[in-house]
Amino acid sequence: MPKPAPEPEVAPPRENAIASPLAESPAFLVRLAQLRAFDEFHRNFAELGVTPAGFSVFALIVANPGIRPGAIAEELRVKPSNVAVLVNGLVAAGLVRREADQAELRASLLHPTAAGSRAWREMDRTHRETDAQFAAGLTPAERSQFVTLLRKLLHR
Amino acid sequence: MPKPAPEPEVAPPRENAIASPLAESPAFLVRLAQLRAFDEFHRNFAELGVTPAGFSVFALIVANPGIRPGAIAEELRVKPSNVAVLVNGLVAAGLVRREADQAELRASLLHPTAAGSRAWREMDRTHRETDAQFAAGLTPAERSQFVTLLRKLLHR
DNA sequence: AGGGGATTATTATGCAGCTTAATAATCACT
DNA sequence: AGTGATTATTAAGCTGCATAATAATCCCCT
Repeated sequence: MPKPAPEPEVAPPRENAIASPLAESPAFLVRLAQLRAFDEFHRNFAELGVTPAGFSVFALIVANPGIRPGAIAEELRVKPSNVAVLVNGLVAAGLVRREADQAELRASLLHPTAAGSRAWREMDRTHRETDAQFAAGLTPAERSQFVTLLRKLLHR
Repeated sequence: MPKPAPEPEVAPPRENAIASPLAESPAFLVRLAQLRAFDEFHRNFAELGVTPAGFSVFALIVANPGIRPGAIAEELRVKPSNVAVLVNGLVAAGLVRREADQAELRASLLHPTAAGSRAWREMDRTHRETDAQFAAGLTPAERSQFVTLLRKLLHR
């Protein structure tokens, strides 16, 4: 029996392995990563009946009671019209209430309800778990580095 | 008058800045990054009439002439049914042709047409530009680090 | 005052991308 | 030959998102 075929040094597609021309593309890899993130999210939040977008809106309201829809839209890079329907969902679920702003009658101020604050604790815990699963392949140091790079990339 | 309220040590939002409870969440940041990636993509590829998904399928076909739809679906984490319609688009655009596999009559082998190979050069160039814009906030070293971390994270 | 244009929010409508289910053809195995 | 699994495509439906339309309020300027 001849000695086993030596593995090539670089880009070593096996017999019938396929070349991945996008494997070095940051944008493409980010897309793949996000698919996985949503997978993890749905697996963990299936019970809680919240979508990723709804969760992020809720998180902002809990962290900033009295925040206005426009601010949420800006922060999350979604359109104000979307925020409205997401808030509708949270209100229907009894997690959030709209309050009138006396000094700005156009605006509505968003607050978590008591039930919302209670539900948040569970969601926050679940979210931390989800993040941990998502970044499970990275050491803590790498994870922190990863976050730093993402933030730098995002801030223009 | 008592001494002024001390600013909290961490998460020091300015007067009316809003707290971003998700700013440390890898999954959330990845989502934001992907939104920006699609933005860049659409800005650059608007002329070429290709979607991100269509582009990634085309890239795989060019790099692996004769590849089968099922392999593409697996590689890109999309459903086979999606691959079929994306390939339909590429065929309609004259970039790709389907060929019968003699040894496996169920399968179809995908090849770029001559026009497809020509068009690819332009697309590849544009894609490199897009990636560069996307990662413009990072130094080359950081960018390479970023890609490494993404790949590690994705390979479980 | 009060009228015109800008701001804020919500609702309504439409569409692209994706999923699941249904259909068709072929293969592998007994 | 026949049955169940594989491969691909088509069809139908849903979700999330964007744009446009509507409504109410605010700002400012004459």
